[in-house]
Amino acid sequence: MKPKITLKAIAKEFGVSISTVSKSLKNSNEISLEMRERIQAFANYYNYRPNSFALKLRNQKTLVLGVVIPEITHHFFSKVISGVEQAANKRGYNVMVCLSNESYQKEVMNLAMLANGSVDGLLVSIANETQSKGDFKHFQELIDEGIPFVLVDRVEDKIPCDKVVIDDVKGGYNATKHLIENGCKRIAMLTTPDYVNVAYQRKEGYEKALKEFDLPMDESLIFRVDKSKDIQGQITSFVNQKDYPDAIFAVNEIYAATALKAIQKRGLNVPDDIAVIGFTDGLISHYATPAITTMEQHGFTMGVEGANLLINRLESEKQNPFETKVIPTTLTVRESTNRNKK
Amino acid sequence: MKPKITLKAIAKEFGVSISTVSKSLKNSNEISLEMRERIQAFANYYNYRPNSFALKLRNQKTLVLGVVIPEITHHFFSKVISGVEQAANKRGYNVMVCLSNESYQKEVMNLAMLANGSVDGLLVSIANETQSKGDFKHFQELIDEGIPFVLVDRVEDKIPCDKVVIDDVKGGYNATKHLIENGCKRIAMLTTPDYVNVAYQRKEGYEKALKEFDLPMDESLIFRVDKSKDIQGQITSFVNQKDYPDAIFAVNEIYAATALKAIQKRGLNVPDDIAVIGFTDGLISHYATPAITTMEQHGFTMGVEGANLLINRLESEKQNPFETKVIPTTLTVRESTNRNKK
DNA sequence: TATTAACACGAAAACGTTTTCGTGGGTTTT
DNA sequence: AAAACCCACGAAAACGTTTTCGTGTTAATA
Repeated sequence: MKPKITLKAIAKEFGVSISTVSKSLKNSNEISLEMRERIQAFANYYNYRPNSFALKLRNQKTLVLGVVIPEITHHFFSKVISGVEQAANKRGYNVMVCLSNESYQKEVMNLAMLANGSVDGLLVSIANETQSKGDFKHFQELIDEGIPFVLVDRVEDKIPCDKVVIDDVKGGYNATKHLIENGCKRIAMLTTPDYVNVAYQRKEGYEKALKEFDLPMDESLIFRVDKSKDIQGQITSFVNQKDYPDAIFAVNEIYAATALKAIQKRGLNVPDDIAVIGFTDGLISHYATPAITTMEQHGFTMGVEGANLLINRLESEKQNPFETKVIPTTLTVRESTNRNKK
Repeated sequence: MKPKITLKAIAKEFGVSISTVSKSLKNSNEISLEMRERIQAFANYYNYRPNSFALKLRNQKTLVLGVVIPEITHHFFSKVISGVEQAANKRGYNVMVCLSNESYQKEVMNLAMLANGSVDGLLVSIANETQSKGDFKHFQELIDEGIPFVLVDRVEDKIPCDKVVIDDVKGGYNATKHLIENGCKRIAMLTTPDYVNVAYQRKEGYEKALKEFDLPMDESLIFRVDKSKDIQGQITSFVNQKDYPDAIFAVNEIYAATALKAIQKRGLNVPDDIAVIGFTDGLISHYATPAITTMEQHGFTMGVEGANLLINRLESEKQNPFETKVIPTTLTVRESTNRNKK
């Protein structure tokens, strides 16, 4: 095992000073060509790499981006990371990932940890628990310490920073409109509690579409899933109600797929009895039978845009005003809404 | 914005030396109680946190684990990361994620990058391209530099290090056996080229089961998907062959789900005409219709075990012999193999 | 020949810690 | 009153870089 070699060691080897070695390796013409070549050859042979912490300490830059997301096993978030990683690499940065597991506590700890100089800036998607608590002082700390960050997808209006969001209102509107245009009249919505702001906004879009097409707004058709309880059970009993809807707009892929299964179990047909549409960036919808129509979220793009927003800020000397990038959702029509139109 | 405060700044404020401040903050009784309390209060007020790079430079430890995986958007790998992250956090480590995107080049660069002192050790799952090239000298570099690492799932026998694998032979055997016990006689295997060693081993298990139950081994029933071409097309034409098999054992979830769709499109019934079983740690199988029976891979557990193996080595002064942890697969029976037995 | 310029290199500071080893003044022991 | 000891703190080295600013030697110029 070759021990890690340092400038000091090389200097000793050649009987020169550390400065000379450093300059030689940077090919500075302050050093004679001969010496440069000898030192470079030696360094190369011993596979010299500057110690990254010494560099970071000196440069006061880490070239690392921190990412704090609720859960990596959600396909959407893994897409986001993937995008962040690609964009970051392209610009010479690396990525450090921390998971909050939707916990306020862990989010606070992660931010504090990463803010201690470990990263130059971070990308955060807020945990559910944090949103429901409405407590964002850990972000204020970041601001106080002057660490730039970008909120991605799960954002909060009150926090002044760059943001990347999808147009959830429009997405909800388009999803609902698509169902209406396929002949649905009693459209149910399968959602999460309102404090999750993306869900709230999708509902706004839903309501907007209903209004536009003169359909009544029926609160009993809105079902809010309680994540802490048996999700499948709740959705099943919602689907099994006597006076069932003719369409279900689910706020995520799991709810859509779960509803689909419940509908089939009841013996009803999708899409003819009940059409189903989901909101997602995942694969389940594609492989379900029938395949589920979705509003695509483009997590990868969000990651890319977020990373670029962050790096731009890091590398700009000016204090630019905060931006909010809106990534459009796109409709992918599959079998679950493909009714025989009359 | 509070500027970041350092020991030096505090020292200046109190007119004492840096040493005194450092010791006060560590509550060393070398310093008078009064001074300690004053300094601690001040540091606390200004939210002092030691610069992590100064610490890392001094301690020659980063408390960071590097993870290099082929793709984060595969549910299995995101589970692995999730496990690594949990175990690492529990023991005071953080996680840095890099993606190889199955590319040899990127894997080499990631390893080199992380090895430059950025991390204490790493967990790697080898890229497909690397496996097919059979070129592992970048791992030798890690060994030469004395950086501990653990191979997870996609391992290579020739590399001496700790490993976490599933028993793919046994998994393949059990999957096949399950099909046989459900009355299947002509069992096809949907796999990847043999250089992916997990696939190779699953095939070994498959063959072992066939032999044990006196079923003939028919090479024409083994279809190797070429990832670089149209996957769906290849699988569809395999399924559409005239003399179709009565079961398909797919080496991953996507192939299983794709086969399922192709079978249904052909108008055949799953499981009665063709039973389907997959190898996975994903959700697609659960939400497919019919739900697909799988051999579960337990990525989370693999991540946890990998991280612990690595940290144990990092924190042990002895040079322990390398370990290989084998994580058992478990069979989850769903509808796709649930035939009416005779 | 005296001045200047070019060359090739070294010393030292700086980044922010921790820790070992002083050291000066006061207090206790003989 | 001399010797020993404590207390409370400081100086400095060490981790590994980069970079600015010398400085001594040689070569070119006036």
